[in-house]
Order: sequence, then structure tokens, then C-alpha cells
Amino acid sequence: MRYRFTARPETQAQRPSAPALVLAGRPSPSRAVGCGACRLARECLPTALKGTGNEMLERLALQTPLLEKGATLHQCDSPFENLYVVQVGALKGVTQDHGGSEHIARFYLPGEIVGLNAIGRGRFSLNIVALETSALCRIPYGTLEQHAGTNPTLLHWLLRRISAEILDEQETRMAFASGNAAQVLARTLIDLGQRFARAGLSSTRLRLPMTRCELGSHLGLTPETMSRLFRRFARQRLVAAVRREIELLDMDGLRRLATHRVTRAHARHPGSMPPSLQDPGTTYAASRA
Amino acid sequence: MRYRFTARPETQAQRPSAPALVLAGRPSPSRAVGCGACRLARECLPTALKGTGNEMLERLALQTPLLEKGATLHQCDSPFENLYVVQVGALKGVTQDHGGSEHIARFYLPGEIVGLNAIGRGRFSLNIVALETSALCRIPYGTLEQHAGTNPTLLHWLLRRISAEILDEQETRMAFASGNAAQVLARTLIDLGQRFARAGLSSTRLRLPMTRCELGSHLGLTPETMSRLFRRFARQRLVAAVRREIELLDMDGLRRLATHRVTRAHARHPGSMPPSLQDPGTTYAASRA
DNA sequence: CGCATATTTGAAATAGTTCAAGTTGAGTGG
DNA sequence: CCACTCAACTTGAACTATTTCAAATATGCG
Repeated sequence: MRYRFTARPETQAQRPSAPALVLAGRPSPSRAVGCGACRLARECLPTALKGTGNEMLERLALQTPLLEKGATLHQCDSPFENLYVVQVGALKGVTQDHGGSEHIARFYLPGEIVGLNAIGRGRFSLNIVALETSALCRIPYGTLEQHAGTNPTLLHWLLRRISAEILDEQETRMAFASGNAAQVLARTLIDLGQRFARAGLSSTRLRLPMTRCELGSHLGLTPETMSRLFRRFARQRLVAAVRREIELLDMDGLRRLATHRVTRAHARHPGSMPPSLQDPGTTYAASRA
Repeated sequence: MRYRFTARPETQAQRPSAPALVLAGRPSPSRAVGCGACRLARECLPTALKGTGNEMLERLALQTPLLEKGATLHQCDSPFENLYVVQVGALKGVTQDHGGSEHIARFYLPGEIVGLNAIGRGRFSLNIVALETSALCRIPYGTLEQHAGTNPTLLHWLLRRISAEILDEQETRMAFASGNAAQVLARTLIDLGQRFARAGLSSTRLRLPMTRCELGSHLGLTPETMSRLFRRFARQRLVAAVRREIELLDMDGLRRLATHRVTRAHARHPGSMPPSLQDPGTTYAASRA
């Protein structure tokens, strides 16, 4: 039993995106999300649309059929007519660089909105594919814009929401553009935690909806590097991971790693990395039975 | 005289962002932008705000004093009250990762809008600094949002404009996240050309408003790497560059370089790079006098 | 002219990729 | 329940792009 905890995979089939991390001897602390997809869907909609200040948005939202894992919500260049709010599950936005190679532009987690980047062009610019069986609700965009014209609160919410998306993209980019692979991964894990937290789930115990490979594709790293980094993080007790169930054990450590500058490319002043952040490289064996 | 063309720096003092590339024997082809900053400012405003479909936006826009090179338009976290449209010049948006290191999140070129990413938080999230003396116009955001509530055309334009910004950020991120340094730089040069073109300037003859260092900071590359890449591109006749004046000589070559996948991290199928894209490494001496 | 900032260059170090096998785990059909 | 299969993940060794370090050289500006 590696990394001193056991996986109980049978608990996950029924709960697409519940934080069903099952570390040995550590039952999920507070939030026991003991519900199926149906109940979660009902609960998540208000969460996802919270902050509108009125119920206009909820009234505009329409239920859509469940999207099966692997199913495509929209192809790249298909006309944009609706925004979608993820209620349960997760999706990926994939570009197809001509040549067959694919690159994951972003993930859509519960509470997040698919399509905000399509308003400008009037077409989707990514293939949107479900990473797991997902429940979405649909908001006809034409109607939304119309209502925004007569409802200042809704307008204000919409503009803020779209703008926030710009900031998110920008921050994601910053997270990728500086530092080494370990820093990028640390930042990404923290970010994923925060995004789950926004949806009311735990920020430190996550069930990743994507494979390591997909995460790597998003980060611009190879699967091999992802694997090595996860192992290293586990050695350093920053993260415990069994397949897609991960727990962020040492948030301070992760944050230090995420922010401390290492290379000159990203810092004018050559800083020294505290020894605590260096890979011990020796504790691995000790950490096993 | 390296790279077989001469620089005439004296032509640039009066024209902050005009494409004043002066390669020997190659006068700027069409668009002779023979005007000072003043006239450019008058000409650029309509260009920058073109597409609103009505004159509401132009009426909302207020002139602001010239921003001197190096001057800060807004600090990070200062309250957001206005959008700014760049008319002449260029700015950079800088994050300050605690620790003194700085990272350039994005550049703002003529016609582009500063502050779209601040609507959501109500505060700027970057230090906005002029790269060169710049003329901006100011659009009070509260007023804009108010007018958007009563003017569907303006509303539509605003939403599309903000959404387009998301897409831009996303595409920029994609450009950085995959491929090697040469590809990232090639993509960036093409992108800069397109952005200048949007402002009515040449897409192949540019006067970069930023230093190599700053470009490197934006791309997550060291100045040394930038220097080597520019030299290599010049050897390969992809680009001619004298300091900040650059000409994209071989757009097809650049595009091929930008899109052809090289590494497996960013492509499932191991592709072979055509010989034409490989660095000859031998023609450098020949290309000099 | 002379400083300060940018840029260039080379050599050594290193992080991450590539290649080539494994290993593990979930799903399937007997 | 078992083997079989496929995909995801892991591991190691070689390779290479990029960073780092250390100077040297331009360039712009007062």
C-alpha cells in the first residue's frame, strides 16, 4: 500500500465530481457530500449563479440532458447561441492545432461558465468535451443580453463575470509563463483547489476530473514529467495522490514553492531557494512501509 | 552595417508608434504615416473605437494628458474607474510577484483597451506603465455601463469587446504553453504584427515598443535566449531586426515554424520537422558583408 | 565623455523531453 | 473469479534546449 493510504474506487462511480477522497483513517472532514448527481445538480445551480442579486438569471437557465463522458458539447467554430453553467462534472476546452495534435486550453469545473470567450466571435473557438458525465444548464445568450439591457443588476453581474474571466485567463497564463515545472504544477493544484472551493467543495481534497496526461497537455508538460512531479510532491509530503484522488497536505509548502522565484528569467534578483523547498531526494524509501 | 540594412534612429523621435522601419533601399511600402503624435492621436481614436455602430462611445471618451515614457497609469490594486484606449504609444501591464521580481502580463498597443480585466474586481490587478510616451483617452466606466443599459448597440459592442479579450488572453496562453522558445517567439511576432495591423499599421514592419528583455519577461524567456533567437531568425532570413525595428521577412516561414509541432509534449504524433525549418547554422557568415 | 541600460556571446550546468520499457488498474467476457 | 485488454501511469537513461554565469560590447542620454 503505497503512500500509506488506500483507494476505494467503488465509491466514485455514482458521484461524478464529489470530493470522494478516501485516505485511510481520514474520513472527509466536514462537507459530507452524500448525494448523487441529481441532488448535486439541484444544489449547484444556485451556487453557480449566486451573486446575480436577483433571480433573473435563474429564470433564464434551462436544463439540458446529461452530457456523457467523452461527449462533445460544441465543436470549434460551431455557432455560439448559449452559455452553459457546469453544475456537476467537468469539461475540457481543446484546440486542434492543425496536424492532429491537441492542446487543452482550459478546464471547466462546477460553477464555471462555458462560452464566455465565444461572445466576441459569435462562434466557439474550442472543442468542448465532457471529462466525466456532466450536468449543465443552458442560458440562451440572446435572451440574456436582452434582459441585461433592461436589468442593470443583471448587466452589472454579466460584465463583472466576463471581466473576471479575463483576469482568470491572465493569471493562468502568468502561472504558466514563469518558473519551473514544479512551480507551475504547484500553482495549478492550488488554483484547482480554489476553483473547487468556489463551488462549495473542499479546496484541499480533490478528485481531479482530468488524467495526468490531460493536465500535462494543459500545462505544456509531458506525462512523464507530470508523473515525476507528483511522485516528488508525494515524497516531499506536499501532496498525497492516488490516481486522481489528491490531497494537498501542505498548503504553505505548496504556496512557497509556487511563489518563490528560482530562475533569473523570472526574477531580476537572483534569489536563493530555502533548503526546505529543495527536493530531499532521500526520504522516498523511508516513507514507504 | 550588419544584416545589410541601416538604422536611421533620428526619424523616430517624433513618431512614438509609427512603423518607422527604415531598411536600406526599402521605403515603407504603402501607408506612409507621415504625421506627428498629435495627428495620429486624432486619427487613431475613431480607429480604436470603430465598430461601436454609433457615436455614443466617441462621445463618452475624454482626452487625458500625455503619459510620459516610464510613467505609471495605475498601480496594482488602485480602484478601477476608467477604461483607457491607447491612441499612440504602448504600455505594459506588470505583476509584482512578491519578492521584487516582475513579470509582464501583457502589452497594450494602439487601439487596445486598458482595464477590461479590472471590471470584475473593481481594482486594477497590474501596474500599468507606459513603454513610450503615449496618448490615451479615458472612458468613465460607470457612465459607460449606464449608457450600455439604454443603448443595445453599445451594450452589444461592449460585451463582444470584453469577450474578445478573453479569447485573446486564451490564445496568448496557448501560444506560450506549447512548443519551444523559437515557436513561442515566432507566434508572438506574428501576433504583434496582427495587433499593429488592427490599428492600421503594417503587420510586417514593426517598431517594437518593448525591449528584448521585456519581451522575454512576457514570454518567460531570458534576455540571452531572446538575443540568440533573434540572431537565429535573422540567419534564417525569417526576420530582419535592428534594435527595435523589425521586419517579418518570411511570414510563411514564421507561420510554419509557429505551428509545426516539434515535441511530443504538445503533439501526440511524433512529427518530423521539414529541413527548411531547421537552423542551418552555417549561413550566418555568408549573410554578412 | 561617461554612466546606465540593453544586448551579445561563449561555456557549463540543468531541467525537461524523448525513447523505450515496464507496471498498474479498471473493464470485459468467459 | 479468472485471464485478457486497453489506457493511464511509472521508471530509467540518453539527449538537448534553455538557463545560468561571466564578461564583453553597444547604445542612449545628460
